[in-house]
Amino acid sequence: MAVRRFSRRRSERTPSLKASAAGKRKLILDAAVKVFARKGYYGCRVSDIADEAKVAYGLVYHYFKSKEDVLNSIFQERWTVFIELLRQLEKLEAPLADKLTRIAGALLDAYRLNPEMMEVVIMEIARNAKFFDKANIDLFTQAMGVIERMMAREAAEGHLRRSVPPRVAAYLFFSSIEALLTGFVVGAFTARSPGEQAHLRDQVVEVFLKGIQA
Amino acid sequence: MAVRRFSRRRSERTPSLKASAAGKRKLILDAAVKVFARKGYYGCRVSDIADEAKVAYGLVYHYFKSKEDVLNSIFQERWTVFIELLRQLEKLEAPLADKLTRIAGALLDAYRLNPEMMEVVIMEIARNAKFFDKANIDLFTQAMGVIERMMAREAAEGHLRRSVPPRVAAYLFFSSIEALLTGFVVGAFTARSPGEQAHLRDQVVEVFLKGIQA
Amino acid sequence: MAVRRFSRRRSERTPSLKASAAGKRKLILDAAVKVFARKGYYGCRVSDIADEAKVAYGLVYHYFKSKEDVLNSIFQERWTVFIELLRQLEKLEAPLADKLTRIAGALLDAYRLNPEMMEVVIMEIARNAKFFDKANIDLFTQAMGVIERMMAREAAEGHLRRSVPPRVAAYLFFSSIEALLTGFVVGAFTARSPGEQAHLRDQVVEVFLKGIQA
Amino acid sequence: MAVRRFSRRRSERTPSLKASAAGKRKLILDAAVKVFARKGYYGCRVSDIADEAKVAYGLVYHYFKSKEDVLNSIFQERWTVFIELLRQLEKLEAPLADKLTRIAGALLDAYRLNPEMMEVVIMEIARNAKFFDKANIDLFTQAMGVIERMMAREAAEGHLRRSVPPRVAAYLFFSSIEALLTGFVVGAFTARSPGEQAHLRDQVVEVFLKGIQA
DNA sequence: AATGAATGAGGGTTCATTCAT
DNA sequence: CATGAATGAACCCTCATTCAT
Repeated sequence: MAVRRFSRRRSERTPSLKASAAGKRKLILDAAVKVFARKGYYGCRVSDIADEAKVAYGLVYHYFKSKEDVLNSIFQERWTVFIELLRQLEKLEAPLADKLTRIAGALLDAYRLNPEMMEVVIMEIARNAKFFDKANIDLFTQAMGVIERMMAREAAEGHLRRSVPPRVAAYLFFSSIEALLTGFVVGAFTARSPGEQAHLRDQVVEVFLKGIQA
Repeated sequence: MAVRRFSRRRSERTPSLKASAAGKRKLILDAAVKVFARKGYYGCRVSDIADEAKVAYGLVYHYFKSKEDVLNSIFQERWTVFIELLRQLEKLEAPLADKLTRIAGALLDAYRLNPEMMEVVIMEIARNAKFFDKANIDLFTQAMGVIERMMAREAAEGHLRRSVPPRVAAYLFFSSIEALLTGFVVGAFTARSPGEQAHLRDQVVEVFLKGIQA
Repeated sequence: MAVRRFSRRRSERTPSLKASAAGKRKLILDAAVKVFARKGYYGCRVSDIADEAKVAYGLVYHYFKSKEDVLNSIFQERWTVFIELLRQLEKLEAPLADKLTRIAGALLDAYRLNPEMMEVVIMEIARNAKFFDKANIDLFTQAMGVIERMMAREAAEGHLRRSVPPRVAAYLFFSSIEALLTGFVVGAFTARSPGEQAHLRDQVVEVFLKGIQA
Repeated sequence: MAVRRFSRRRSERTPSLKASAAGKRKLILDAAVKVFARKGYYGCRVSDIADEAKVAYGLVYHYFKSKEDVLNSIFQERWTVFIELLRQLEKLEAPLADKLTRIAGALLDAYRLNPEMMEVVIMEIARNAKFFDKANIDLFTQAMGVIERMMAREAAEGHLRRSVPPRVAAYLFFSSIEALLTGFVVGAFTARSPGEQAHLRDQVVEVFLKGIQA
């Protein structure tokens, strides 16, 4: 119904269910994610994004300042969501194990649902950081900061080995999950079913926790 | 033929007094490392490399087929050295802890001596794997394979928790070290003195081992 | 038909209370004058004009066929007015000195009231003549023609030196005034008060007349 | 002979007498003059310049920073030459009439030899001044300054009417010549033979001098 | 009449690579 | 070996214009 209201005033150019109006922006972002994942940021042309989104070339520049702005927008919107999740988990009264399991689960779920997105958003930022907008590094640092506070709290309760600073713990945890994603990407291991994936998730969290616990 | 051409690269083309032949090639590679690290592979021009090496940019094309060939040469030479190290450690009769400590130590030393090199060589490969020469991925996979065999051997001796497959363990270990490097790069932590660095190295190895041990 | 369409531009399309119809058109033209003067014809975008006029840029295309049409409209409306003035002066029974003084005065007055307009309308035409609509050159030529006839009449009465053809005289006179405007634009001289301006005007006319008189 | 020395080392791509090495820069500038005059600065593409010069597209960017830089280079090199001429005339012990005749003659000669050049260099600067590099306005102002000093000297000797400030006189003189050029360009008058041209030159100088003399 | 989203050709610029010397 | 002039394809971005509402 909603669709009809939007799409039927006059004839549609293509009868596909294209999002109208403001939806175009999202259409472009989604297309960009696919294209960046497929060919890399530098390996694709802006026209690839437009083609994938089935919009005119120029429209990309209607919504974004530049190709880089498209990438930054993806980064920032995704990381903002992720940081929001972290902040909610931080508030929770629950064992660290549960929180970390949920963080890992969220990232792996996201990967299962949209692997390209995660390749672009997780695997590029930590490393290309230096070459991108400072805002991106800030978001990464913020996220690590929240995880660090979770670790610090656990440490304060005496559950962490004293030799492991919370910040190091945070980086190690995040990199563990990255390791899984890297493994998926290079085909070192797979997890087709949600069950397998949950298993892998639990392994990683367990290894990490055993590693840092007092 | 191909082999011959390859071996020429390493030996001198002319046994003249000058170190210029092989010397210039190394000059260019070293310059490339710096420039790639500073501006990224895509962010720099071939002439930037030549400028840094203080040679004419036409010369880059005497020693390398293309800009990408420069990058691949760096990757391959470094990873070949690293894999050689891994293979020697693999043969050693020593506790896993020692071996891993030496691996981590070697990588962190290399980072201290030439941070740009490691940023380029370690941090680019996992991520950009997909877009690079298959040969690079092979090297990465080989290296992981050696570490995996170390883990498998330890598992065979019953020292590893059964829930952690050797391959996952290998990736987790490598990613731990990467986490440190990432931390250095984004400035989350520093280790100016060799002492601090050794400390960090031991923490990471300890956390990892505690995490995976039975 | 064409005539009708043209005349509509001047009269109101709808005789409603609003001055919006014709008003908006003038709004856009005035804005265009400012913007052309500020950034040049090629240096501005249609949206700059619309922004200056505070209308949506689609509206520019209601009133004008194209960006060039906006420029041509300005040219033509202004030059038509100027030619009209020249024709009225031509009919007058008065000494050439008076006529030229009034021409120069009119142009300098116009400059004082709307310098941007004159920069666009006077200073662009001679130069860019070649690249513009032929209609614009025709107007320029017409205007020069009227002045030339004034000169010819004076010559016929024996007041002009014989060595100076009326057409050359016309061009020299017009260029004298242009010289003043150029001087204003580059800041070589100023004439803030109407008095100073009238003085400058008289100097120029005097120099010109002394130059051509028999 | 000189040609042979340069052009015959290996086979030429085209057997035309193309200037080699540093001559390419001049080749491009000369082509740019033609193209700018023919289609206007904004009306031509950089590739038009390259085509006209019969060089590869990219070579333009080997010698010039940008399209605008090409234009500025033309302006500056020509105006520098013109200013040099003015400075030499300034030093001369000769009646003003002679000096002005030589200035006008030089400009008209230049126009006859290379009309496109003069259209670009003389007719664009005075007006587009505002939109171009400040350096261009400076050159224009410098040139006017030299002429102004010539006028001032004449005034000091009591030969100029007191009502005409030297600076105004300088602008009027320059604009007189511009008027001739404009007339040529719009086809209002022609001067095919050097004789006709000299005649026109003398008329203009005479009119100007009679106009300003005491 | 008025809006501004959508279109897409056009063109400036970059830069990897080749080549003549 | 070494140089850097020369080449030209590739690609980002701009912006005049159209169109649906």
